[in-house]
Amino acid sequence: MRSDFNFNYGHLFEKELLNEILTIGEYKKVIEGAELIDIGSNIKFMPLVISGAIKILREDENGDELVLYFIEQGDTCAMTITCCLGQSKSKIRAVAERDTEIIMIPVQMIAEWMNKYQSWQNFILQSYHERMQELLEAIDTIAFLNMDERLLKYLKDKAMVNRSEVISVTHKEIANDLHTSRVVISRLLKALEIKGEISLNRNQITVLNL
Amino acid sequence: MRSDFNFNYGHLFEKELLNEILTIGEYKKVIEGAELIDIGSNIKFMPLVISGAIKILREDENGDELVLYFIEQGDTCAMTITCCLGQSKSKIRAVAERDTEIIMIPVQMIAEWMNKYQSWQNFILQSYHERMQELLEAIDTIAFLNMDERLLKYLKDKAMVNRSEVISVTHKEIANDLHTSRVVISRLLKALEIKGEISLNRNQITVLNL
DNA sequence: ATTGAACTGTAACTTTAGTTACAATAGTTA
DNA sequence: TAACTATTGTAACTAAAGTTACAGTTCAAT
Repeated sequence: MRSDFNFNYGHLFEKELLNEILTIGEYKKVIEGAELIDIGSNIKFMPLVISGAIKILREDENGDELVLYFIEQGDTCAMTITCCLGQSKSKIRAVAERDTEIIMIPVQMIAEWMNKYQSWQNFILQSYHERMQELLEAIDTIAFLNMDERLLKYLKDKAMVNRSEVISVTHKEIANDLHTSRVVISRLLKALEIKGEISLNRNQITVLNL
Repeated sequence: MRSDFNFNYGHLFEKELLNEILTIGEYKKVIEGAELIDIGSNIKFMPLVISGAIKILREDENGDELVLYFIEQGDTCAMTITCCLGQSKSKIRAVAERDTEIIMIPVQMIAEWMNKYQSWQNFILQSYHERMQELLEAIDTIAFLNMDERLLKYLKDKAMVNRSEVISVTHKEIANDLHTSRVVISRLLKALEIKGEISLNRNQITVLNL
């Protein structure tokens, strides 16, 4: 894990900071499908992803969900800071997209290291930038694309973060992620198959034109 | 203007920083409807709003638009930093919602003051938080609400930032802001009028239940 | 006063998405 | 093996939103 960590973050941070992270940060292994952070409760850690991928979802008061984006190794979830600073209304969920290794940084370290390490300050700001970009892209997707286009984009994104053109997922799960109904997804998937974009099997979709 | 500035930012920043801002920052008056920042080009300033309000829109490659949120005095647009760091695809537009006074901070100062003034660092981080929240709220709105609900929310938001329950706007303008067609807006406005939520006049809408 | 442009209202229709209902199939468990 | 559950396919219908077309109204400019 130490080598994976250095591979992803070694070039970003100075030695002393790397050591602090490894000393203070808590290493954690999360299995696929596990809820990484229950953001309704009070978050006390910010995760640094060292391997795997995490799916970030928006959830409204009625329990309706919507996938916002995926994060991968080398990323962190700047939203954990944002979203968990005492707001109630609607929230974010983070679910391990596949088996994932992370280092949990206590939130109080975020501010402390900002003043101590220039590289950390850059990293946090950079994270904000990237997350903001992701959110804007999510807005583009839901505002400007039809459901069939959103579906194909979702499948391609999912194939990317899972490093495989074969995706293990049910129509129901996709419907939840895109905040629509299973019947709609089945219909559009069939259309995509006919168009030659994907091939369908039980619990499995293959993306043909990645 | 100095007193307005102190009113909005005086409690946030220490004296030396306030002086730096007033010395280095460039005061600017923007009239209603003016494009504040043409974010396609290279942004070199971050605006601090000292009076008025600014409408922030997303614009995709086809020129389709969508209002994201409004910012008011005491706010800044953290997105100017994010969105203008050399990306092309789709972009942000900022339009003065009404006559507005701002102070333009050169972007290189942002990083410099981050290291020099703790209060500035807090302010920038806080701005990111708030903008992120606004983006999430925008996502909630377009993902989870129907057009009639979005319309009513838009009208109420607009009434708020303009400090008046009477809004001067045409159906066409609303349609552009919500990325739909004029006919749809006229139809839904009429329905809202019948429901007693608003009253309609040429170029003017009054929100009855603010 | 007349012209013309912008704005609004509304009907009729199409498209996209959401809903209900049910059948067929695959896989799992008693 | 039988029963059961999860998954998928599809038809038929409804609802929401987008489109086209056109008429009436307001307002400003000539």
